[in-house]
Amino acid sequence: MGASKTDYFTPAQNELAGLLKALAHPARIAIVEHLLQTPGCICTDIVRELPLAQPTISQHLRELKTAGLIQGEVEGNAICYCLNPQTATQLQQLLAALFATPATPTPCC
Amino acid sequence: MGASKTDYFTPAQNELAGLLKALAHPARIAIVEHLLQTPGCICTDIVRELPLAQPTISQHLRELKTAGLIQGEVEGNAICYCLNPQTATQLQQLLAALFATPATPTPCC
DNA sequence: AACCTGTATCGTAATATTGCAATATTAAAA
DNA sequence: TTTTAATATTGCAATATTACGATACAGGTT
Repeated sequence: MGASKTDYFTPAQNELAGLLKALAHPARIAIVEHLLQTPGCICTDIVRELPLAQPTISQHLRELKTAGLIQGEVEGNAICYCLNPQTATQLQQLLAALFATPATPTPCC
Repeated sequence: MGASKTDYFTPAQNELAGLLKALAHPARIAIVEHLLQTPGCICTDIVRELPLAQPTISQHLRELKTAGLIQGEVEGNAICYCLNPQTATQLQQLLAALFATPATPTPCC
């Protein structure tokens, strides 16, 4: 196969997995870093910074956008992308909740 | 292609991406949840709980183990898997550091 | 209008992931 | 020692991801 059986899991599990997957690529992490470090966060900047072709970066930006991690505003003929802090916070909270599950009464290791 | 160009990114970016990827699947999230909720955390339990075949779960367990998110101890002829809290904490810290990048002087959106 | 610049989309090749049946391995139990 | 239970490995099919060239599109500029 290759298709994950999303039907078999809870919406919460799929939601967290989706957010994690959206960031689970070094290029997308680099993009988010660049977005946060740069005042005017425009795609061409990133194309110059990263060793990837423009279509590839556009594709990564779309994945981040689809996941809700970033948002873009049209600014002339360029586009201003920025982090969506709400989604970033939500990801951190979901992850914290996952790991914060009550400690096992009889821990084995 | 299909191979991410890991050489082009920093070790820190690749490390975070690797940890995120290890968790970026609903089955692996479900496994971690089950591991934390169950005192005696053994693979067969998980095979019974999840709608996936045993080899598939074994494979997911290996990915989590390779990423350092879980660790396994042989317990008779069964294996006791548990979360590695250090790696879990590290993941949360790396993610917090990513999003905590100094706010842009001139935020655009 | 014609042109340039920035970005998105399409098509496609290379590679990775997911899932499972079959089989191997390991260790306890009978 | 044969059997049984638990886990791992192998091999393979289906699907997804990553990357990029070519191309389209949108908004300024001349």
